[in-house]
Amino acid sequence: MARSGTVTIKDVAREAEVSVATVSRALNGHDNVAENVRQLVLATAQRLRYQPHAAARSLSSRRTQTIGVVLPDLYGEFFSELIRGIDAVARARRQHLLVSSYHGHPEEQGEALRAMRGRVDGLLVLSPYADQPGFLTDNLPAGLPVVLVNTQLPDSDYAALSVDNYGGATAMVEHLVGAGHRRIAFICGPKDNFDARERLRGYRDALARLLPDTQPLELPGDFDEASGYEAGKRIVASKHRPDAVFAANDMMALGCLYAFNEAGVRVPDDIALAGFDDIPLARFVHPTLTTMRVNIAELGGRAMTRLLDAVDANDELAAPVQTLTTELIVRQSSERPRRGSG
Amino acid sequence: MARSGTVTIKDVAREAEVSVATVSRALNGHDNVAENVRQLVLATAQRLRYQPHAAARSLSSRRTQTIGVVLPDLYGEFFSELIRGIDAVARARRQHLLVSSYHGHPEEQGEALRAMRGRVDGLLVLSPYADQPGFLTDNLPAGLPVVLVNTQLPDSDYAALSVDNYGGATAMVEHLVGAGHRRIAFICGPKDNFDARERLRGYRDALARLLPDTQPLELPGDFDEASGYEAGKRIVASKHRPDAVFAANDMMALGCLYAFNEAGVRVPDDIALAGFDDIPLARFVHPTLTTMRVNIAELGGRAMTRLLDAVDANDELAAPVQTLTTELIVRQSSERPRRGSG
DNA sequence: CTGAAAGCGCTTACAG
DNA sequence: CTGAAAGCGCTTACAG
Repeated sequence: MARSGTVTIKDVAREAEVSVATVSRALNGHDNVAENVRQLVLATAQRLRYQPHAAARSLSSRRTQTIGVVLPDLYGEFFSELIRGIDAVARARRQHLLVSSYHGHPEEQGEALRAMRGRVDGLLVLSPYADQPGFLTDNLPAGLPVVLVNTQLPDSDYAALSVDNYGGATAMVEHLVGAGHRRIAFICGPKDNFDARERLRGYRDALARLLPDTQPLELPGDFDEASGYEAGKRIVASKHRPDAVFAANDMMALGCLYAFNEAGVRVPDDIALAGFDDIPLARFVHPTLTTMRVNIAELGGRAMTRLLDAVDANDELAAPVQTLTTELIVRQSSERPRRGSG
Repeated sequence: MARSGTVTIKDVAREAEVSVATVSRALNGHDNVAENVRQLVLATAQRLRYQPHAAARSLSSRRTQTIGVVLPDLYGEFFSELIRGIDAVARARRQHLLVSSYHGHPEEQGEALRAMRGRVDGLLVLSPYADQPGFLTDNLPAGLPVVLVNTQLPDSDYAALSVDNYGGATAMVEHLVGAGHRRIAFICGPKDNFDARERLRGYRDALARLLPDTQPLELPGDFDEASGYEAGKRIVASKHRPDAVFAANDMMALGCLYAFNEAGVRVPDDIALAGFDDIPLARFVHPTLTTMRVNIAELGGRAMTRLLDAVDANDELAAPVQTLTTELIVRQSSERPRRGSG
């Protein structure tokens, strides 16, 4: 009757001459099974190579042992690190990971979220782009614990864990000002990206506070290397050149660096340069890049831990937004310039 | 009766005043439903925000719309790229992705494979380290289509897709010899890693063929940067220094480069250097690194496509091992040296 | 075109 | 400590 090769709990029960209920109890470690019976069941299961069918188990137990991760993309350092942190915790707590990328398409994101019903016990959601109000509420399966990662939601009732982009950006400006720079340009990230907006806000606030006589000097960018390169070319060509450039992320800082190299503008001698993220490349370029380290793996790990704790406790997740601090990494690109003057 | 917030197919049936069978048919696009009934069901489902329960659906339909990916790790460029290629195909074909890393622990790998029963429709498996004979057969859920990715199995009956490491390594040696190098050292990868062994084999064979009078010059390594650095220091200290170094992967080539830089050995003027993989860093270091590009995303995408085709066709996967060719990328680190002699 | 019913493979009160 | 039975939420022959 059973399809060849597929052995079910019934087969084990028949072989061990007990009921399926007893097999289930024995295999799940319940204590209301006689020890000799348990041994027999375990041995039989092993002999038949029985493996419980996950869908069946999920359906009746209402647990999937799986966490869903819905994110914009799987490409690149950031997501790789994030997944790594999530994975470490998942393994330690014996959870599976269902990943789903939506590549910036809100419809796909909504679909991905809805499709999680019956697949996962909880959800980690990244939505770095501005969301329609009610988007999550509309699409999240009811009753599924969620932790938002690096995702800003107005008036949200969701638990969230985010990088302290604002604090990191102000700290970077403080560092540059401390190194003697007075004209600090900023290369922005995408306008609809929350991380980018927070970093810009930090730049502006710190600048207004530390150098109240200076005008902010902002160049457009989109987090990609190419946009940093463009910004770099514009800076090189500008008449009143800044003495420091703070890029909203490392990739743009690198693009900017190429533009400087091309133009023979020396870093840090002619101009200081700083990024944000501390991608591995930052230590390898010449000069090495000053940046603000974001421990992405820790971000993922902490979010996962918080989510699993809620799942295990069958608890409501408290709403507060927790924050992950960043760390200033000073490298060659912002070394105090050997100036003629000042 | 139903837990608050969770709406099932029964609720939709009741609201639409049809049977659950009809709701199921309408929602799944079967054609044996009157058009007006279908409309009513669809509207009702939407109004109630009904979302099918994946586990229940899987249990009765025997389809999960999910592919499992079991790999040694989720860390780093290789897996990031691989997953990216897999994900692109998964999205296009509306499949979910269940990822599982086993971090080199065979027991965990076996567990991960077994736990896939009832969770996935097919499996992509990476096992770059030498496996016990029968390991996969022992642990793979019966009847689940599998494609092995970059995994060598003796006498395997599984479909597989692998990088042509051997061909890539011979091509690299040909390039170095063509550039005039006569004493070419090789930094090995881990002894139990199949990619590494194939690259070593390619190095040896090409050397024997092109420079039959030369002895191979092999240094130990483990694919990590640090081991490349150690090898580089040994090369610098050696009395009869090679004129080219071929590292079994880029990370070791970079480590080697640091050792050379430290010692004041210039690349490519004093010694040529080449790696394997074409990681992003290879374009960014100075000098830029000659390497053998492996299109990892394509590897993942092709494996996924092959697997899904088999799942869709309900087909047995044919066993042949397919191969992905590599591409020689010549950069500064192997430019023809400006020698005094020769 | 539609519904009642069986069944997917488990878990878990309920009785004993 | 154990088993019979209900139930998880679907899909799908089977009848009509």
